[in-house]
Amino acid sequence: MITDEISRLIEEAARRAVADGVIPAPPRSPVHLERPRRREHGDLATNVALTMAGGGNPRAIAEALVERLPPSELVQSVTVAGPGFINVKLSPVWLHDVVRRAATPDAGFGRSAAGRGQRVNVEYVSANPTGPINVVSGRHAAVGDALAALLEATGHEVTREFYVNDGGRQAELYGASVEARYLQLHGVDAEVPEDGYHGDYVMEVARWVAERVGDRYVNTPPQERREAIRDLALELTLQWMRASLERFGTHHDVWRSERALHADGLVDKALARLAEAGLTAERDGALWFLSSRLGDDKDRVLVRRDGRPTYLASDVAYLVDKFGRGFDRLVYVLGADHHGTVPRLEAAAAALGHEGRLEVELLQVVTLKRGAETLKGSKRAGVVVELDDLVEEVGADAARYMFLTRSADAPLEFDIELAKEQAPENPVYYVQYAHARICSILRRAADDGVPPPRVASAPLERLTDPSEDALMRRLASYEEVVAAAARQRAPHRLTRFVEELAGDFSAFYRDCRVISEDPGLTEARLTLCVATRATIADCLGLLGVSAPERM
RNA sequence: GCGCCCGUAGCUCAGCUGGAUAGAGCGUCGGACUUCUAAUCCGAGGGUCGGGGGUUCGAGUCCCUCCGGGCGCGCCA
Repeated sequence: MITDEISRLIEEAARRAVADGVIPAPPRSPVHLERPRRREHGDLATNVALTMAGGGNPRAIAEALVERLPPSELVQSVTVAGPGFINVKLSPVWLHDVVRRAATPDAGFGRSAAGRGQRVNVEYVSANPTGPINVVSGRHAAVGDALAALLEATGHEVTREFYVNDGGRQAELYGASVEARYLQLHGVDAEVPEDGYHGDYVMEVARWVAERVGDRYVNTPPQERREAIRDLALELTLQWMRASLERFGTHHDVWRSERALHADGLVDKALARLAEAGLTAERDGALWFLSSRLGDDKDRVLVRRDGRPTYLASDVAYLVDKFGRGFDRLVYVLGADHHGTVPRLEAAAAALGHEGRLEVELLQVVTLKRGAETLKGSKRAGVVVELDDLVEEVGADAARYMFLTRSADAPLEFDIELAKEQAPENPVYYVQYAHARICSILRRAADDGVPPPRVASAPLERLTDPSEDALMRRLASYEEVVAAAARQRAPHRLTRFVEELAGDFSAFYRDCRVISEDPGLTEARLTLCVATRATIADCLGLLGVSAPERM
């Protein structure tokens, strides 16, 4: 990446300056570069001289560095500005090379190797299998997919994982709720538990169960009936969830069941590992995890007084499972309402000898607006907006894109009515339109018998219009944007980038006619079109949004 | 009460380890279709970055404090 190369040049200059006794010590490596807001400040700028100044004169240091900068064909000019910024203007040769790479399929444009050799598990959605996937999970799916894609784009080997909470109290309550509806269907007086599931879909599940098993369980012992119906209910619900996620474009590689963790003996193994580490204690008849010794604010129960393990016990077992599968890093995408559980998860990872290898990305709530009405997704309350409904109303592309426009820290306000109208305020259409428009130009060129551009040799030096320059420079920033978005776990950077790219393309389209009587200029502009199309498509691909060729 | 997150244009939000004159979209107002897609484009207006103090050559960004909002603080998940 260009920033890395310029950093190295400046570091070399600093080494020389140290050798010459001009500065006492080199700056922190790598030297940080940023893209100045203002065009006249060059392509890249660094404030190293200011950070190194101490009591000294930052401008003098900057000048000393610039004087010692090794020559490079990437750099056109370097200046010292303001209080001591070093501004770098990159050479056209470099810029044209970027455009050619962007226009070349399989050139790896936008890919980097920061994560090479790293195996990462990204767990996301992991909604309780007690009802249809709702809109909140939709945000998790969109963000999880994008994070996974970003990690892959930066060289990580990624496994996408879904944790099925089929072993806890909620699964039991759900089973009991379906059981009650099942009995009602057969004329038996039964009631859905007060704290059970009251949504209409529960009856639908019960009907499906009844179709499968008839009245076989009406007169069986309650224990047997409940377990059988619970298992069937979970089976159908998981099918629904899987189907909804697939429709949304989300595919998990691994669906791991909580009950399977127990069955595989991993819970016992986890408890043993914690005990070996001297981090468990019996107190009041329960078994505790002494997590407060590892940064949690209090200890936590692992096994209740009645002998049933807690949810945390499963969580620890799952950590044993995941680390046992060889992951270097575990990423959890969780709702912000789970932030209280983060310290205990981190404590558990540390207790298992994997301190610092677990990372939690917290997503703030989704607030749904349907017209004037504001509602929140809650499965238990029965007021739910299902992901399927949203996808049907606004489309998977628009829904995904909306979910990815905000940082994780920001609550997301999703106005269904507005999105449903497919009004132009939805930026996904803007971006997709730019892509379709480029495709249209390329089709037109082919129809007119214009030869396809020879990307490697097209005379890009002919691209001198300011909007051509701006578009090329935007393309050139893509690799840094992807790397930064991955590093910061911030997919919303991609939506911002691609909107800006689409905007730059529109300006180019406005100012420059692509297909003209000038074969060289036409070839250069077609190359720029190809590069832009490929980059929009690649970026949308990372976001899980389609790039249509016609609209 | 304690902990985490948030407070930036009328609205929804960006602002990368502190950098140079705080941005985008929408909305509002005014313009542009004999031209490769007008699902578009151009222009205008709009801000004490919640308040106050501090650190720094430099603060929307870091620290303290106050105000306002969200979430969490179970042998629930």
